[in-house]
Amino acid sequence: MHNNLKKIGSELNPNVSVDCVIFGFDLEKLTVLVIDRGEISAENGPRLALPGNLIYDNENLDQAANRVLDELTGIKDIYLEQVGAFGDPFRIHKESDREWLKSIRAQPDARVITVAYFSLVKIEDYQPHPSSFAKNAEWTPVNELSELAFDHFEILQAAKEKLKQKIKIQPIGFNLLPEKFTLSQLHRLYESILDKPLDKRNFRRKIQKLNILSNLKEKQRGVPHKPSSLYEFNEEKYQELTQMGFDNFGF
Amino acid sequence: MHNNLKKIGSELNPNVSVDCVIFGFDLEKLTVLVIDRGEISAENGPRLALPGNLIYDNENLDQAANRVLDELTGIKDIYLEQVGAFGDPFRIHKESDREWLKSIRAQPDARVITVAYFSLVKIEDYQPHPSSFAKNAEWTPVNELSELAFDHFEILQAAKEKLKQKIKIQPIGFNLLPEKFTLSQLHRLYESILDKPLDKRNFRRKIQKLNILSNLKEKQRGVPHKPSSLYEFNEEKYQELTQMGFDNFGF
DNA sequence: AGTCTTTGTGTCATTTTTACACTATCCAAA
DNA sequence: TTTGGATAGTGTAAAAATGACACAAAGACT
Repeated sequence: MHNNLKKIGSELNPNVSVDCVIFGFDLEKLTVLVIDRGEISAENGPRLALPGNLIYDNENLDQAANRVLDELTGIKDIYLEQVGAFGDPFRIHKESDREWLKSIRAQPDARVITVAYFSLVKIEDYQPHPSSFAKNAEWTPVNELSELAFDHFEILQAAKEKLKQKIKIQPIGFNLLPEKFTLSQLHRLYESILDKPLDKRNFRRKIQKLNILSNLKEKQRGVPHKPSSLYEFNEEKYQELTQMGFDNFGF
Repeated sequence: MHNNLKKIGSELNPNVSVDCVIFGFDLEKLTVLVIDRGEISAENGPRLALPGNLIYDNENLDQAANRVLDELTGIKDIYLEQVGAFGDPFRIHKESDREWLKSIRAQPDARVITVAYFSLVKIEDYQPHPSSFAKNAEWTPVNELSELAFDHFEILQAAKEKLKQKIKIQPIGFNLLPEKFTLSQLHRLYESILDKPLDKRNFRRKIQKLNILSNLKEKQRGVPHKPSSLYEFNEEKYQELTQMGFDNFGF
């Protein structure tokens, strides 16, 4: 039997961690916050990794994900959704990962299950500072990543897919845009997430018919071309829609 | 620090378990395999629970789910898909649950994370026998369940939702039907999963247009009404479809 | 005044969806 | 052998959604 059993308390649980795929949108493409583990941990294996940490025994999984997010970016109350659990028995076992593991207080030999979340952040709400707690975090375009440490690349793929499916069903994309945005920005966002071109006029028609945007009587300023009018997401109108059983945006 | 750390081995991991929502279809409604924990464990809290168990440190999550399924039903190579991870810190803590927990070798005070899976089983492939290993397992119509032990009811809801979304994207329903089935059976299956009525003629037209069914030149026998012709799912034709980027059944 | 860049808009042909009702076939019971 | 009961199987027309496609308008900059 197990005499090494942990009691419930506020200690870190050495067997379960949370990793976050934090998506942003730079108005051109979808980006992810990745952290640079530095040279020490990267003698073999990629330097870049998703932010994550072990969970405490007195918090639930959602709380743990929120905490990781808060610790890294200082933002609270962010759109967050679970992607799933990952964990092959021997995945964290390379000698070269030991230093890194110590830094997040994990035990190199432990068998760790990771619960992955994705979150949607307005990129303006977090600009990494060299002097901040997470001095080595950086927004990186999703499509420029081809590898990540541990199984984080696999997690990223799963998160992208989940986001893609989810946005067909709920208008969560607004979490990635400023409060006031243009239809073109929304258009580019959907193209980035769905990873395919969408006809401009058909996209605008479809979105407008849903009637979940408020057209602010306000225009872009300072752009070197015809200014676009600005819109706002209208939560109330969206609630009306869902209460009528609507759950398909038809993308 | 943690001196109670487990080394990787073939021991049970006291912190992570797997629960399975095993769906079946009795040709009328969607059912789930639930087990009766008996009176001992049910002094307070529902007797019925989902099958599950702790994972071993030398198996991955999918393997653990397959093992739980095999241990309960003896069936292997079944459709299986992860629903997600669940786990509030203090959820397993009632005195009355202790006996039950011991029976699956969990530690009553441990903080357990559960990874939930759902699986699809041809109901004919598993008929619970009173004498079998899982003598208290039973197919129960999904809609007749209003509570389950622990957080299993929440897990069941999540699994139903996941199944509902998934079947709009992939024709996984065939895993719930006999090899040879009628269009009416398929129709009732979709209505059960989507939990809404579907027009008969429109359903048949939609399915037939997909061209992923083979019409066997064979009819039902022994039914007290006009016999239906039998169909088979055609994997090859479905593969052709997906390779053309098809991923929306339009339900 | 002219150029550059992005916005914003309409139509038409095709496809998809929805709503809807009656005949055909088999079994069983009279 | 006739009849009743039950489910299978089928078509159409109207409405809605989709997909393809091109050009004028607005402002910034030179």
